Amino acid sequence: MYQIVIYMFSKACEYGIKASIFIALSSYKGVRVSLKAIAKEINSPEAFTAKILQDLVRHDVINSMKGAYGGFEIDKSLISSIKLSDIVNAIDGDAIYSGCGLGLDTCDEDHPCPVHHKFKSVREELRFMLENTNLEELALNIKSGASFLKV
Amino acid sequence: MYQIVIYMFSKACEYGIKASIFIALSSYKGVRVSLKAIAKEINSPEAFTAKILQDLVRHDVINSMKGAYGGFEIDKSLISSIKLSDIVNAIDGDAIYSGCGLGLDTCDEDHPCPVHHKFKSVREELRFMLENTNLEELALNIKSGASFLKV
DNA sequence: TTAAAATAGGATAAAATTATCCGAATTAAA
DNA sequence: TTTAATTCGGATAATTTTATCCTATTTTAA
Repeated sequence: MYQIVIYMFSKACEYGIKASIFIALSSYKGVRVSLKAIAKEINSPEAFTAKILQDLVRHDVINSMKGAYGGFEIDKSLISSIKLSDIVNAIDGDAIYSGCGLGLDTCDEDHPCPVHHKFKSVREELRFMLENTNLEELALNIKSGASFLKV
Repeated sequence: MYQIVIYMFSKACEYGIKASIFIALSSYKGVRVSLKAIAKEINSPEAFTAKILQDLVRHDVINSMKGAYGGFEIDKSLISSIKLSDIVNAIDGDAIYSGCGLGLDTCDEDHPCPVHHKFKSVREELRFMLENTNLEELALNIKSGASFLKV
């Protein structure tokens, strides 16, 4: 017995997405949030979350400010242009959509693995979703109570 | 930098699917295949593959025969009724479709995580695919040269 | 009956991912 | 200028997944 099969994201990505949403929400209100507040809100381990936030900062998805009254924020005007795929890319690199379902090095239309075509629509649906979902809508759904960051 | 994000399956599942296809192919020809032959064909580590095959045997997806001239096989008449989801279930357990995209314990229609609805179609497409793809078609595509088990 | 060929299964190791700790650097307020 | 609050970043630990090793057991053929 191993793990859950289709966990779309790594833990790192899960935390990164949730953190980004929370930072966006707070940025709308014009307040920076500390690592501590983020980890508490999204129920994630603080130090590990710090690493992920550093990744997001390096990739210009979010901004950070050191020192007292520091924390993380996102330029309000950019929130709607940050896509789920930007976050995922920043954390897990850009090999996102390239992987073969069965781990073959060479797997494409001309030399497909047994599930290549079967997975095609799933893969495309996923890609479309990641590239067409932005932080703003995710944040607004939290704000309106349509979705939740934690139990 | 962590791993590839959307790897649909664990390594264990990848090996399990590929092995099952190869065993099916061989079973059509009426010959049992040894662990060694399987691992060589699908380019997987032998001992690890053995563990996975044991799982598949325990879950009645494949049959094994100990001793000289032993090996693995699948009842010819059952090949078309073995679904991708059966293999995946045997190896990774039955928590397959339940997992929340963001790892929330509680995530459903009434209490959705931020990406719950976004993922809905992807998840459903995936489930449908796994439950409607059988070993026979995968094996036949290998046989006809329409797809490949290795590079 | 013996020998050789296989799978079964337990123990252990390696690698990757997730998580923690701690000191350095930075920043703002007092 | 000092202090407190923070992020940054390196080192390390824990956990999970993947991989290996070795012995026991089973089976067939000679």
